[in-house]
Amino acid sequence: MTATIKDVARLAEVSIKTVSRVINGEAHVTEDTRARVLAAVRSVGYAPNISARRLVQNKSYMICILMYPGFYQPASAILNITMDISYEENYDILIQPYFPSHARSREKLVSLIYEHRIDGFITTPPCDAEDFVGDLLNTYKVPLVQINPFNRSDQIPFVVGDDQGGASAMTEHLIQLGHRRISFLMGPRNMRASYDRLEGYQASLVKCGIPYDPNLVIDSEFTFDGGYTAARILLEDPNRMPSAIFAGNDEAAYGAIFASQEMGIPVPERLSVGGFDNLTMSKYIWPGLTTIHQPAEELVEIATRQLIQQLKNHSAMPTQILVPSRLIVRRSTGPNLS
Amino acid sequence: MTATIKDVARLAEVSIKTVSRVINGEAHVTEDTRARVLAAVRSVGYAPNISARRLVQNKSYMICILMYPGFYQPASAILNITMDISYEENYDILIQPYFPSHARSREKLVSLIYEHRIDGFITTPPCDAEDFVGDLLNTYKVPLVQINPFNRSDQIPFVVGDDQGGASAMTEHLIQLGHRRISFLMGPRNMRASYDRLEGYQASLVKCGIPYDPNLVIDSEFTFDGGYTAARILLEDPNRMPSAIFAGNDEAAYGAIFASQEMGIPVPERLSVGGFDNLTMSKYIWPGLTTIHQPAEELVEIATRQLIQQLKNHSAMPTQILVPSRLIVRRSTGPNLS
DNA sequence: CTGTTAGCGCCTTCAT
DNA sequence: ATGAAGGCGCTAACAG
Repeated sequence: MTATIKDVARLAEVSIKTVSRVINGEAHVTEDTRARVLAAVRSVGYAPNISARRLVQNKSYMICILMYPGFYQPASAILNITMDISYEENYDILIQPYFPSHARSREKLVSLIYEHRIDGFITTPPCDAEDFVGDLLNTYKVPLVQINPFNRSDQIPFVVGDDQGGASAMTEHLIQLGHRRISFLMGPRNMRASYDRLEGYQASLVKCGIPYDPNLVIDSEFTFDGGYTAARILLEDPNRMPSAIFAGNDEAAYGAIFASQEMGIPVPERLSVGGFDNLTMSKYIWPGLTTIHQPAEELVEIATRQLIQQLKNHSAMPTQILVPSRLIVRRSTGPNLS
Repeated sequence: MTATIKDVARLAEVSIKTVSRVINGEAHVTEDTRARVLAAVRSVGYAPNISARRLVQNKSYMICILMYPGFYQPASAILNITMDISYEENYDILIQPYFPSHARSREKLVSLIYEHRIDGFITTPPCDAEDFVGDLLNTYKVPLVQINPFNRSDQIPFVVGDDQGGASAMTEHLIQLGHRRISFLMGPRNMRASYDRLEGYQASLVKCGIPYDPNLVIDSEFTFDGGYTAARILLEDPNRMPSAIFAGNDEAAYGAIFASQEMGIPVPERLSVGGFDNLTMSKYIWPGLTTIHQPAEELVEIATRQLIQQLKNHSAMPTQILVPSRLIVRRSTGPNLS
């Protein structure tokens, strides 16, 4: 059997309360007894039983990140960050897949909340797109931090990337390379990033005096298949043929590049392709994807630390944080030679 | 305040034990009282407090998968599987990044065990390569299921893919395409797959009567950079120039393809490249990677269900499961035209 | 078939 | 500065 607080108390010849005080770093313990207790702790290999602590404090010391598994997520980078945080803060971090409107996802979420398994949540798009999550957490007064939420609220802390600024930077990069017929692949309607990136694209066109051509904007998804299909549609139609494609995100860009290669259209010689997100693969895929660095790990890290702060300090005000993005130029974009 | 078992008992006019029985699906309750209890449960929105259950049963209902974050893991597919299992079995699944020999990783693992946070573990390579994990779990009698362990043991249940068979299949595929100078990129020394795949490669050469040329086998890593560097070394040296590269895994294959493209050597016209693992990206990367399907999700699923079985039924014998692999032909391999 | 009692390991409150 | 008693919500063991 593993040692309990009683064993330590007996060995150190103090009461269990004193041991508790030492373990939790409370005041009112002489250096002498503290040392004796710590020695006893080491000697029996004591560690507090988390379940007992959880029960008596009515906390789980566990937080949950809801993540949509449909994307080719930078999950391993996120895991790295969460490991560090969970180590430092002594919270366990559960990464929970969540599909909006999916019955099983909802039931799982409900059970996590009902059974007091989770102290606080972080949502990532598009998990916040349905009101279900927010309403549920609000009803049960479970703290929430949103990453790139669809709707921003004063009441809920959030961490967001600069989608509009990033999209502008990409569009201007392409314009500077001499491109005029720049296609934009619109993302899904349940993610704010889709709209913000479109706005950044449009704003840059206006700024540079290039007329907006709705034929060049095409509805797509933030997936390989979405980008592939959209690119084929554009590239097969002589009337729509662009000299550059700004895909809504990196995954769609991979699809666009694949389609282009498949059709014998070399990238970047005859078609420039830009992405958004700077996923790990983007520097590995030939010829290297020009993209906007929008570090998911960083957003997750900030949100997680923010949430833990809030859990520790109930009075914390909702914080709203904007993380800047930046252009990463690789070889998938080049001068317009047409 | 949320409802407790007492509230339900009061409302249903039974004892708390009866409520407990109903909740846990035990026998010896009349249909009548069961219905009354269930009605009360619904009426007050009761769900058992997990922490209390954990404390009294001295179980955490949580299992942990140790995963090395250095690879470009198919993490999202794994998350999908674990969601389903955790939903069905009512276990939470914690995916914990783990670097062998890394102090922080070890401390985190120790604290998970000491504090009774985890009922059982699953290891993935190369987390099992150091004895630390196995020894620790053995000392504390924490159940373990290994995925592709470095050393297989009768005492420890494991789930493994068919590395040798897969490597043979790939090698024979290349030989059938007319390749004779087939280079093999060896994986890291702390993973058994590296050796097994090498053996499969060698066995097929022997079988087809092709002499083994040590110059064509090169030490590498299971990473993009490893494959990139190895490919450059091979392709820059006229004496070593192969007509096909069998990379140790898909990530290394991505690197080899990138290097080849960079040097103006078209794939598959002048160089065939084969991988191993069939990661999601492998069908998205141009020209589509020929590889061995070795479904990580499936291994994880089997191992996880196995572990939960073991936790539920202490007498379960260690199980040893071999999952077959199969060749996936895409466009990165083609006939030897040299 | 149902209920009573005890206790899991810890923290909180209130004494001392 | 330290300790004693009580209870968090639940289940196990035993009665009835």
